[in-house]
Amino acid sequence: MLSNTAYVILGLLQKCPLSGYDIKSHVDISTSFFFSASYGQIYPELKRLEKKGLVEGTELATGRRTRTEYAITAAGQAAFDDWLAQPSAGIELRDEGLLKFFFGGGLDRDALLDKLAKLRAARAADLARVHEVGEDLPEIADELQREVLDYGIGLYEYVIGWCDQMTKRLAARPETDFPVDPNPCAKGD
Amino acid sequence: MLSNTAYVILGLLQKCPLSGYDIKSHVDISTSFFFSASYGQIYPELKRLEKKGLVEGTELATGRRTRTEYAITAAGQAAFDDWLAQPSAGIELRDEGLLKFFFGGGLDRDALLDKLAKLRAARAADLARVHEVGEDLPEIADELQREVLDYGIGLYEYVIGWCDQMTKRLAARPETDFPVDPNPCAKGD
DNA sequence: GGCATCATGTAACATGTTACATGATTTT
DNA sequence: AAAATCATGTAACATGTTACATGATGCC
Repeated sequence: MLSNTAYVILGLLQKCPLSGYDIKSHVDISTSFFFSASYGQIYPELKRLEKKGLVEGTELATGRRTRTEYAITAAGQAAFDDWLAQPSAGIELRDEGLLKFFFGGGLDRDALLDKLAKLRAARAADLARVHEVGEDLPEIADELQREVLDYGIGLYEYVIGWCDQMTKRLAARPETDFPVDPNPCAKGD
Repeated sequence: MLSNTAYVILGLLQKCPLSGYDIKSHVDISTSFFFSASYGQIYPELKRLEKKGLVEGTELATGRRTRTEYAITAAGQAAFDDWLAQPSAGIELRDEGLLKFFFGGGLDRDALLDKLAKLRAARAADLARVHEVGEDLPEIADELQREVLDYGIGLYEYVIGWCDQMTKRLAARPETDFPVDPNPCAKGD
């Protein structure tokens, strides 16, 4: 019944109470490579969860500033445990860079090499970010979470390796030798 | 200005005119692992693109049934080429199975092993689908598209390998030996 | 004083899924 | 004759992003 965002929130609150702001920070650093969320989702979702009795907010005043910390309730924990036991949906991947490469048949070799270089650089930046998370923030990760982080590292390394391989293959061929399908609209034989 | 869905449509139409139904089939088999689209997006988007003069629809009558084939226009090709030259957005990944694993700290070893087995099976099914596309439909793929398919194959193989590794590691340990963070809410040291 | 960060939220917009409705044609 | 596939579409809903608004606190 709840959105995935709701379950991520509940999942994070299992460890300790957090504010909406905290949740966003945690999502950005620890789950961002396989799940992201924006303030526009988090704050309204916290209100909804509170209305349903799955979390409980406490207003804390630090001087004049208010900070609302949400804690998971027993009902919330039960809802989370139930979700955890359900089968998972498939993965969803959206990769605009790969899409452009996929449709890049009309580009010349140099343009393709340029695309590959940018793709590689973007993934290398992603990889660096995951590494940073793993090194600078050991406290956020329990053992499983660290394994998931390693999954992310391996994933990006694979993608970067693919980019390098493709670059080599493309660079090795003569500049204008590019295949154009002679009869793209033929149906079958 | 256009949505990614619009560009995917234009990209597919570069080769030859297609109906909305055809476009959905093509997306399902050739780009589904890094970009998907539903009828609910495709049909309205075709109408919008036609209104903008980027595609042109022709009604064909096969007996009593009508089929509208859309062809890309010069303006459409220009818009597509322009998009191709722009820098790409980052990748977006959503993986519910991984999310559950990430938050699975409270589960016992057997439950985790079960999650892993299901995760692996799902990815193996995905991999099989990509293989099928590559073998059964050689005509859809130009050279670059085949490379992208290989990227997908490698990606799923990596994920499956990770599942196997995790499974071995988990299976090797005594059943109840699981770390519970003694003081999860501590800030810093 | 100025900048970064902490902190909370909303409204408009964009995107995308699902279920439903309808019916023809082709294959088994 | 039944089942699969071809074919088109919409409406309701769910999800998610972006830009904006507001202001406190802590650090250099």
